[in-house]
Amino acid sequence: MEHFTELKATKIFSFSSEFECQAMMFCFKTRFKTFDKNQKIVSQGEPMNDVALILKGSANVENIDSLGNISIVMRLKKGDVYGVESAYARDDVYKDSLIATEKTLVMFMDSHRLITPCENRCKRHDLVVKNLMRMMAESNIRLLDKLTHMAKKNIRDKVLSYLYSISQKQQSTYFEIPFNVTELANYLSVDRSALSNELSKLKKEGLIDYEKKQYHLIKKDKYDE
Amino acid sequence: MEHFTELKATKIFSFSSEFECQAMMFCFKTRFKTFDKNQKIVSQGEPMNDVALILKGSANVENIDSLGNISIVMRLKKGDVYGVESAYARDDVYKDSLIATEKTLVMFMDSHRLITPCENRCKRHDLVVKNLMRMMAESNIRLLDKLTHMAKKNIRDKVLSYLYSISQKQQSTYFEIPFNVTELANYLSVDRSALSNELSKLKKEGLIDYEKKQYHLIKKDKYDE
DNA sequence: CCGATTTTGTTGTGAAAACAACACTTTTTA
DNA sequence: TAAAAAGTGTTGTTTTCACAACAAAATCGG
Repeated sequence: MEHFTELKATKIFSFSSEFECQAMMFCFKTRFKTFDKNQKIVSQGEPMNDVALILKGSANVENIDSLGNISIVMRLKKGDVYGVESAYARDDVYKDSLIATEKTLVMFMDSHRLITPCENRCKRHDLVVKNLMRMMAESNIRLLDKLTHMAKKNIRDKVLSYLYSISQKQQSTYFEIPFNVTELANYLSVDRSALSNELSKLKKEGLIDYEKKQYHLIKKDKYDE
Repeated sequence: MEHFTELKATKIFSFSSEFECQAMMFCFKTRFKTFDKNQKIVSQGEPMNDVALILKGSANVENIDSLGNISIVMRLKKGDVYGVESAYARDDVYKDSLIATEKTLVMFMDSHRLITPCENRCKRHDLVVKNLMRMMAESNIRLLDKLTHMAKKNIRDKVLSYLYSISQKQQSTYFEIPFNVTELANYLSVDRSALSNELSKLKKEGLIDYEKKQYHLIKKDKYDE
């Protein structure tokens, strides 16, 4: 079966045998597609019919407002899904664009089929729903986390709060972040040059060290617990 | 049965008969409690054992960071729940405090019982899970919505984005918001006096009108679609 | 109903961030 | 592998915001 290895590696389908996967793929009317870096996987404002599951690579969830400001909502990695909450809320269009940040393999699933109790009763559909639930819970937590960074009143606290949370997640003061400086600025909704400036200062002051996407939190200061 | 009317009015239990409710209440080890205005319903950092369901009244989800800054994460109304995503993520402590904003009746449900498939197989447990799922999807969307407001680079755009989204939701340019100015400032993470000032300007310029919590969007300008 | 507390609008000041411009470096790609 | 494109660090200028202070208005609680 096509891409079974990747599918098996995701949280959603981890439990499934190849046979079960095949049944569900039929049930969810899945399609596969590979995208190059910077290609649009889904487009903000277009009719929403599918939920996207990242099988290989990664992608940014990006939102552009009416003034053209780009905001990176979050970064999706292998195994993450986009569009589940919209499917449940019965949105008719995509609220964001999904942009591949490298060569990325995506599986699309019919959103209606996914959230509707299966008449065929493909055996593990319930379990899929349960896994989706856990993923939605995690997404919720990620968003709450992001909100705590964005709630800080200056760039320094925003970025330190962000770095601190990554450090905690990775259980180390040495860690890699998924963004370059420009992207991080969009993620935190601050000016790129101002962020670059602040990072320089933090480095000069010996609070952090970094090189490309590799960071080291030296003094955690007030963010200690 | 105690509080059946209120329970029946919530999304989670809307389908249930009094008998079924009673069975589930046993299953979820529910407890009821009434809180006065400004009383803490759950406390940030304390052990998390229960999911809270608002049956009457309303409450703020508030987060205090290590520097003492208060941030209002969201406002919960009748029928809303707090803690589902934490329950699924198996958090051991509450990440926020829940503060009653008026006299509020809360039902607590054992979080472990809630997310664990029921051995007793109380008939509608699956349906409850499905409803929780929809609520989590909605919560997700609310958070995404809030992020778009917070992503704006100045107060004016933040508050206009917020007001515009409420207006859309209520399908009218006349609407009521759940926050007073001080609370709205905490919700949007901006200085209260700066927000008050900006609102005054917007009123002077004829873009909006307001009185207490009643607002009127006059010109939607660039936020039009 | 009245005194106490909280909320609000306003103003001024200093700090911080957005914006713009530019040279330099890194990465992409043809 | 060289040219083009994208990302980065730095600086100066302008705008915006946080902060502090205070009087007035509204709300609360006994």
